[in-house]
Amino acid sequence: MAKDLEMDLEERVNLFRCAMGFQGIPDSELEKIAHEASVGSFETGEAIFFEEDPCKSYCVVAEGLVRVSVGSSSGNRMTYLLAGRGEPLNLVGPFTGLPRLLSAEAVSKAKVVFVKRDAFLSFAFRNPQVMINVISILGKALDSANGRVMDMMEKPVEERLLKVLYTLYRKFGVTLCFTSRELAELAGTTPESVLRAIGRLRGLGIVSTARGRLVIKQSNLLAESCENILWI
Amino acid sequence: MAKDLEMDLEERVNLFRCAMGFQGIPDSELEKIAHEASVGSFETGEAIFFEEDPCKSYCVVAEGLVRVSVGSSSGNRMTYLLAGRGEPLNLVGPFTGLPRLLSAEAVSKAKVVFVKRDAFLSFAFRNPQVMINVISILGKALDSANGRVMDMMEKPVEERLLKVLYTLYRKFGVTLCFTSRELAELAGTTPESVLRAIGRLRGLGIVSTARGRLVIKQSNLLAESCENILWI
DNA sequence: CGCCGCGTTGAGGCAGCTCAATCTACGTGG
DNA sequence: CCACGTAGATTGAGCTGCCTCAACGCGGCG
Repeated sequence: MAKDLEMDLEERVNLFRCAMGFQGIPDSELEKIAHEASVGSFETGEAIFFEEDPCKSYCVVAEGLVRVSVGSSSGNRMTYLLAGRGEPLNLVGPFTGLPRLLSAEAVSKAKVVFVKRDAFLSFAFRNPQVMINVISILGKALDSANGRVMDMMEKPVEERLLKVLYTLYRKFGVTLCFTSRELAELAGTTPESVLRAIGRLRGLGIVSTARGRLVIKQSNLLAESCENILWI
Repeated sequence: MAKDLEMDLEERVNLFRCAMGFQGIPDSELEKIAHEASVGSFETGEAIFFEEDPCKSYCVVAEGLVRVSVGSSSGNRMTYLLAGRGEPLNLVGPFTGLPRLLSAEAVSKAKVVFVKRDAFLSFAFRNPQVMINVISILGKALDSANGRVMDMMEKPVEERLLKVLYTLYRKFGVTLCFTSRELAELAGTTPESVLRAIGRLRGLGIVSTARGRLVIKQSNLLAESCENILWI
């Protein structure tokens, strides 16, 4: 990570203003916390934190895209969150200080804003609405995770992939820059199975593909096959 | 549900004192919230709340056992939580008021204590430590749910069942009163597959079974095969 | 230019789901 | 007290989705 000195106070306040979980907090408080924040720059593929790291800071993405994932002992990974501007990387850690089974890495060149744990905690105690917001976000994440377990049980790979594609479409638009491995880590399957399913979708004219890129041609067909979307 | 008038204030305070998420709250505050609480009695199998119900109250189990589960459109169910005395049924709902995809029913004769949402909310704002505790619990639940997704991906049924049995053993002791269907809803599989796996474990002398009951004979063998337990 | 990672497709194998038959424990009502 | 119905336990047989391994082409990057 490189220290980034370019982002001034004004920009940091702007970031916090639109940050997920900071709705309803007065500007004066946002300025206080922006004062305490520092900024880091990360290259594509660079790690932001590892599993088992004790949590020392609250982190929000300011620029770029960051993948937060759960790893297993056998080397498998599952993508838990794709965080863009304004999205926090770790909502629980700052409150407990304990490590989680999560790791984060930059998917593209990214800037991340850090607030030290004790500064964040006293900010949260001054503004309890933040904690309500965090609880509400965790609730959605929990529902999404439970939904994924259900889907693993009863939905075939192709349906899970459709849900992933629809979710990504809602977040990023029609052009999705992900490899089959990345999609597999989102859908809970293998890259080969993803490729086969995408092959069928391509045959039906629903998507078109190029190396490392996928374009949604008929988003309405995706929407029909998904009752609910993921929280990614 | 039958109104239960037997539980006096003193008992309710005792319940809150040992309730999960209420650590570190002064007795004076516990008494205030105990004042606002009401109690309901439920028969085995009776529903406590349904999916899609908007959340109107915070609920803690006082007696018996309550199953909280996620349902799917195709009729499948997954058990999310088995709540005993002192365990809350819905941590997010009281804060958001929104329905979740969860339903709760009594597994055995049960008593549940309810605190109306606005009373609980003002209690939480007076005692922010409660919100910290809730966030910490949600973090564990989220890690457990993510772990379950990973397990569905890479662990065979038998290993998932071992983890379920070990978790239940840690919570309830060596004698477990669950049917194969209930175990299947915990392990994310079918009753038949559970029975086949249990048959193997019985052959190895690890468990013994009777109708609706299972006894752990060699808990040490269970422990060895599980690196982490579930949050149920 | 050579290497590496990705995309693509084929073949093979197996875990576990589904369906089905049977047996047993238990509760209920006559 | 017994007949009966229901729900769980048990086991077998069959099928299939998808994971695994493998081969090959291609594009990008050092």
